Amino acid sequence: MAAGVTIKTVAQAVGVSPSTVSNAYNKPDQLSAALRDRILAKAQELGYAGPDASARALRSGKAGAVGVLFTDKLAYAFSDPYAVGFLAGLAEVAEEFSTSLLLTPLPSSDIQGGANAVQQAAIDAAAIFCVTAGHPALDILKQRGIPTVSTSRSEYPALSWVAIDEVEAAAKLGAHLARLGHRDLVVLVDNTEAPGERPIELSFDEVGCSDCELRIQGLQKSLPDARIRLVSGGHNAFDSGLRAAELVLDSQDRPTAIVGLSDVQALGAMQAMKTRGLIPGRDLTVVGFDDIPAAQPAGLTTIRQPIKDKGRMVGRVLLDPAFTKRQVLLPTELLVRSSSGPAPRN
Amino acid sequence: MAAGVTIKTVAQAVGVSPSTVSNAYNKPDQLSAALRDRILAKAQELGYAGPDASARALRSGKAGAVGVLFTDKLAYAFSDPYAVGFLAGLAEVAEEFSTSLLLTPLPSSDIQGGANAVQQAAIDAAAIFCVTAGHPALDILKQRGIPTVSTSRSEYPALSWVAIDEVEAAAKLGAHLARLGHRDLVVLVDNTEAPGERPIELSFDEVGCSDCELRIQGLQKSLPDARIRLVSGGHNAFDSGLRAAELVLDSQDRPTAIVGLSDVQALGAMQAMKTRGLIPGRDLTVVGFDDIPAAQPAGLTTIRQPIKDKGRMVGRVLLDPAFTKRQVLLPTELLVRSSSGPAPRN
DNA sequence: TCGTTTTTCTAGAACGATTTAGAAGAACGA
DNA sequence: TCGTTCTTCTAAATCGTTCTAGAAAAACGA
Repeated sequence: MAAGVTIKTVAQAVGVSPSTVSNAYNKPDQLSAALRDRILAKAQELGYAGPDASARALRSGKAGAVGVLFTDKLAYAFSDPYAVGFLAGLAEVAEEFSTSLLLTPLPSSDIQGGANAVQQAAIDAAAIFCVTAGHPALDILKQRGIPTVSTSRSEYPALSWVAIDEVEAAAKLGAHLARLGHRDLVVLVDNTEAPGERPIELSFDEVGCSDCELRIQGLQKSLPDARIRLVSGGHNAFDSGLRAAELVLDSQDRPTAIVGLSDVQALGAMQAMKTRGLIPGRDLTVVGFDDIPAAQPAGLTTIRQPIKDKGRMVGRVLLDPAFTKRQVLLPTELLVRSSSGPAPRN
Repeated sequence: MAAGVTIKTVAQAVGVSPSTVSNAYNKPDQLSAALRDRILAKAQELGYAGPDASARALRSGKAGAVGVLFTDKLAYAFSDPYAVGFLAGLAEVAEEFSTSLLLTPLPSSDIQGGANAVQQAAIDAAAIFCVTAGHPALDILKQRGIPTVSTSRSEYPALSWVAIDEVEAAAKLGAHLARLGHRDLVVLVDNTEAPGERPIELSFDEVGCSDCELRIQGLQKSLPDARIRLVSGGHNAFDSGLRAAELVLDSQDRPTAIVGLSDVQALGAMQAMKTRGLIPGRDLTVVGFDDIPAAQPAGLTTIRQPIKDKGRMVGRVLLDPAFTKRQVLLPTELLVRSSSGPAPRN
């Protein structure tokens, strides 16, 4: 708690120059071991807690942190195991570089506030996790000259990104459904705009997130003659999927397949079927996207994308000392499980 | 991308002093609107991105971030909806104070590394989420004079904390089981030490986390004549609970009730029962702890603690300008659902 | 022994802002 | 008209480091 103890105080107490104390902490081979021990002992005695983080950051130009920019409230961001997996991968690499992660939520209700947060953030680099294109925070990062990597290819084509081919991936899923004879789908879309107490049906141009748009395009491409409806139960979460599926299942006009644009939503849909005594893959087909850990035990057919690797790769690209623009496309894979089956003949 | 543009550059270009430029950003009412506009326009023109975060932090003594210290890898930390809920609450308050969250994992394998990370972190305050007592990072925080709040009462009794009465809460759960006639329990414990490919049985003094110890004490207190065994499937996660429960269910010596020390583990146990055709509450009782969102739809009997409020309260205590030691005890509540039922008579 | 290299340490200038105290001029009340 | 109060702006100090260049002393090679 000894306040006001700086590198200078210690230097004076030991009788050396501030630079030497600094070296004692940062470049141990620049001074004799004996002196170093003496300095460290004195520092301990005076209650000096080591070089101040902000001062060091200012002088050395390294903040020792990378920012992670999220759309909307943190709560929703983390409710998806996909986000957690990504973050885990990123954190792994960050740890290697002894760098921390600065979470910076960009509330959609307060654009200016989000921009300010980014402005004030002491970071060396930034990962854009799920930010709508054109957010002013992006301009600020650019102005500040902060290396930035997005997890989405479409939103910021000019930026560095680590992403998947959303259209191709969704097309694989669509082709699978096509082979099974499905021609009538409902797609569960997450929709930040509608707080979504009640699920709503969307038109194509009401879909907010451009990755979602791409996935829908992929489905359309591989199912050109199908009827595709879009329904949203709100934020990307289990409950939204549940609610949206309830609406669909209880309507007069059931599709033969439900496509969750994320696994959590698809799992919610499976839950809705379960409580209605419907068996996924037999009575109705449900498929998802991402292959989160819970997908396999649930028997959910889905598109696997290497989530953790995505995080790791973003970390590598960001923390690579020789940062340059890089664009990495990761592979995806269709995983067929029990939740998808042939469309009923009628 | 215009590098090297500082407040000074802008000041010179406009023909005012650096202080005025600073005021243009921070204290708009300290200068005429006309001049302010002129400064901001020139800044834009020169590609000045606004006051540098590190410099501002140094001079003003405010980093604009609170640290969140986690034991172990981030991945495990986030795999529990309990952690996510806490973080969401904390983030909500942080947002109010336009403060970011700096995630600082403290790898158990690299104590020194964790300590360094805390040393280097530019933070105004710190929340200790789940850190074993005596970690050197704590001493560093103390030395740096950084306000610190723990989410556990037991680990750092001298610190500020926002917590629940673990013993009392667990005793409520135990009393419920006692009323139902259970006298033979298995407790699922998370155990960071054992990487836990295979579940293992633990003795009481092998339990690492002191909150777990308290919960076990609470159970013992309310079930003085019961047999209580401890089993761990590894880290605190669904899969660990699943694996540990599999071991228990497939053994010759089944208990009448399984207590998950967290809901995720209890849900894993329910999954293990399901695949064996056993019905929770009828064939075997399963109870949990925390009341995460998934507990209710699963019908899991559990102890509710106000997770999000915990996060919010920690945030309030930390970001309150007049920080003093404060110790807040939050209420808990027993929620009886379908997963608990009477012990079979034999 | 003498020049050269290596080791060990230091002085002083950044880093990029904010803050305090105060100056110059405009507006005000009587 | 004169003293007083605002308003608007500035000079200079300061925050706590790290870095560059170089000095002094020690070790080295021949």
